[in-house]
Parts: sequence; C-alpha cells; structure tokens
Amino acid sequence: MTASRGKHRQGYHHGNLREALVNAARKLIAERGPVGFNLAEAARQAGVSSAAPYRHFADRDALIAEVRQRGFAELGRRLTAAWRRPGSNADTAFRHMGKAYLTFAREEPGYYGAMFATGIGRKSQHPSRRGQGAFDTLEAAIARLMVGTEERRGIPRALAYQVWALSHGIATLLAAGLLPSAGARTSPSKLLRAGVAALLRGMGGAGAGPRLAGRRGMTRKTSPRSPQQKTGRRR
Amino acid sequence: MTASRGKHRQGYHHGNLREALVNAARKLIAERGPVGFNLAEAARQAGVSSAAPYRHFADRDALIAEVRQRGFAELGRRLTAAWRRPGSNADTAFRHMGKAYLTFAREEPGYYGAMFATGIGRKSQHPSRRGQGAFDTLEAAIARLMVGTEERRGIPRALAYQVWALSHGIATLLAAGLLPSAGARTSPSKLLRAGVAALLRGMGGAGAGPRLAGRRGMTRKTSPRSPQQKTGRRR
DNA sequence: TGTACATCAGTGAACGCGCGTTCACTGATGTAC
DNA sequence: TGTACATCAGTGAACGCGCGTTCACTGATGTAC
Repeated sequence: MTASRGKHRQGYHHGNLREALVNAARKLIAERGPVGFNLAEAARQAGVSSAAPYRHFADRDALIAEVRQRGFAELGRRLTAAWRRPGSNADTAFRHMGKAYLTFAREEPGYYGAMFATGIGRKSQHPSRRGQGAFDTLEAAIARLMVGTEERRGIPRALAYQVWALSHGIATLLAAGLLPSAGARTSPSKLLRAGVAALLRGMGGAGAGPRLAGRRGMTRKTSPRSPQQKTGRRR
Repeated sequence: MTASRGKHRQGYHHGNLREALVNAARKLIAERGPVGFNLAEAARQAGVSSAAPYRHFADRDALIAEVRQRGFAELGRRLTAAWRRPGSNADTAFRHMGKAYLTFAREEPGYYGAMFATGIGRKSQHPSRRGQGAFDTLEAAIARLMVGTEERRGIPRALAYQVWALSHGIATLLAAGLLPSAGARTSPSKLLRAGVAALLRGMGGAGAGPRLAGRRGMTRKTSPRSPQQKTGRRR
C-alpha cells in the first residue's frame, strides 16, 4: 500500500505527489468507480494529509478529469501502436486494434472507468467536458485509420463506430461479469475478433456497399500520422 | 415532483410506497447512477420520511437490486415481444430486437443504469448477485432465439453475444455523449441495424462458418416460448 | 561562499453537510368475538 | 353491529460517520546579492 511512500517520499515534501495521486485515483476508481472514488482515501494512499491534493488539483473532479484525460491519451497511444504494427493489412490491423482495446480495458480499469463510467445511467450534464478534447483525438485516430481505404466517405466512419461499440460493449459486459470469460467460441477476444471480421466482411449496411478496398492482402502504403501529435502530452 | 403524493397518498398511510420508491429510484438512478443514488432523496420524492423505506427494503442496496431485477424483467419482456412480432424472418426479428434494446436503454435510463452501471470501472465484488437470475432469463431468451436456425451449436450463442455487445456498446456510448445522435450513416439505430446485418451475414468468424440457415425469407414456424414464464413477475 | 528572503508544498485541525440507519413512538386498518 | 386488540406502516428525532473543503500555519527549497 501507500505506493509511493518510502520510495519517493523524502521528508516534508513528497517529491512527486501529483503522480502519486493520479496513480492512487486510478487504483480507487478501478475498485469503486469514479462516483465512489474518494479524495481523502487517495491522499491517504499517497501518504499525505487530506488537504495536500488541493496544491495540485482544484477539487475532486479535477483529479478524476486528469485520470480520464490520461486514459484517453494512453488508449490513443495503444491503438495507434496496434494500427502501425508493421506488415499487416487492413484486416489484421483492425484486429490488432480490437485486441489492444480489450487489453486496455482489462489492464487499466481505473482509466477505463474514469473515461466511460460517468456517462452510464447518468444524464450527461457535461458530456466529458474536459475529456472531450482527448476523445476527439481518439475519434480522429479511428477516422483517420479509414482514410484512403475506401472511396465512399461515410462508410468507414460508420464502420469505425461499429467496431468501437462492439469492443466497448464486450469490454463492459465482461467487466460486469455478464460474459463468459472462457469458452469455445465465446471468449471475449474471440467474440471480438470474429465480430470485427464479420463487420469488415459485411460492411456497408443492409442493402449496400462496395467491399473494403484493401480487404485481403492490402498493405498500407503510408503509416497514418499519430493523432497524438496534436494534443501530445507525455507523462 | 413527488410523483405519488396527492394522487395516491391518503393520510398517514401511503398506500403504495413500495412502488413509489421504486419509481423514485428509477428517476434518481437515471440522473446520478446507482452509486450516486441516495435513499433519503427517494423517500423525499415519495413524500415520506427517510425511515419509511426500511419498512419495504432491507437497505439501500436492496432497493437498487429491486430496480435492477425489474429492469432485466422488462428488457426480457420487450425483447421477447420484438422477437415474436409476426411475419418476420430471422433477419428482421433480430433487427427488431436490436431496436427494442436501444429503445429500452434510451427510455429507461434508470433501469439500464441499475442493470449495467455497477459493473463498469468497479471490480465486481458480487457480479449482479440478485440480478443474475434475471440475466439468466435474458440470456436464455437470446440463446433460445437461435435454436433451430443453425445446426452448429456454439455459433448462435457467439452471435447472440456479439449482437448484445454491439447493442450495449452503442447504447452506452450514446448515453455517454460519445456517439453522434444523428448523421447520414452514423445514427445509433442505423449503426446498429447495419452492424447486426453485417454480423448475421458475416457469421461464424474469420475463417469459417456456414451461412445462417434462414438468412433470407425464412419464417419461423414456432414462436419460441417466452422465457418470462419461468421467473415471471408482473408489476 | 554565505546569508536573507520569497516561494512553494506540505500539515493538522476544524467546518459543515448529508447520508444510511436505528429506535421508540403513534396513527390507521382489519379482524375475532 | 359494535368493541377490543393485534398488526402494520408510517413519523421524527437522533446517531455516527466520512467526505470535501478551508484556513492559518510551518518546514523545505532555491535564488539574488
């Protein structure tokens, strides 16, 4: 416990309290969700008094917003990396992205909860106000993935949303314990892989649709630029 | 406000407090989520003192559990109704179910939040303990939908999970304000319809899979029995 | 190189608040006789 | 048909608790001279 005490703490000054608080918040949000998250407990875990966080964050919400923002950035980074993995065609690149998405949701429930759990079962008073910018990054990344693979504009975007929704749905149902975690054809990753493949194959909706240009064997000529460059923010 | 006061309240005894509390809880959970939900406020809205709910529910969680349970029952009812709509083949029946799912999530954010929001960003200490039975109902309904349409067993179940995950993903992303609510090809219902069609068409996963038996024009001979009959519970 | 001082990042005590829950009580209801 | 009484569903006051936030403060740090 108290992850950073002893290691970083050197007396009166913490040294890296901001980071320690973000990490504690990630852990707590993973356990209790962003609504159940509790600032005093985060301070305790960081080994400081409950007033100390106010040196670094305006209030409780600001810390959660920071976690959310970092979550979007990290997810964007991972998706981009998956997409850029060399030697893949459009099919497999998409498959890698899907896998990366599930991995992120599983490995980083704190981030994931901060990013998405606020908007479920709650009227979105402020639809991820601060997170919006970070989400735009993600959306741009997804949209950009599709550019050049298809002449008709609307279709790739719709497909991107479908893949995202399927990934998100599987991730959240799994987290809620409503999906079997193993099973011949029903393990989460298999569900996602087969689903994405089906979406790609059946692309374009009910009646319509040319096939995805590079459906089989197409190798991307140009690596899409990382959308991270716009809002870039390392930690 | 105070939905039931004046209408039903006739003096010292409320008359129908249990229902009034459930309804207040639905409204509050819709606004603040199950974690932000607050028992005292629910009592206030029902026009009774904050101690009164304990005549009907063991504690706060019991009320939320009741809402969750009713939500699963209601969703099951709606999905069954959509599936049973006469004159549809397997394709359109599935489409109706998808639409019913989205409608439910939109119209009943209180139910939906109680059913699913607990499991997001939180380690599921008790994976919908009480809701489990109700969920089994839902799962059985979905599974049963597929029986008889396909000889290979595992496939329909996988497909059911995919359709469910896609629906759930779209519903939650929409609720979080992360999906465009309108748009040529990207309105939620269009995303879902096209996605379900693609899943049905591309069924069976990456390399495999015979087509869905009744893919076009198949009319179900037998209406599947309502799974409601098992746990049936009217309100 | 040493000193004075501004600035920064913490402390710890206290506040106000609202929530979940309990408890002794009281008013209403229905039923046995 | 009327009365006595058990049972039920509320009240209202109080509790303990924990959380978010504020405030005057103090110890550490770094920089101008």
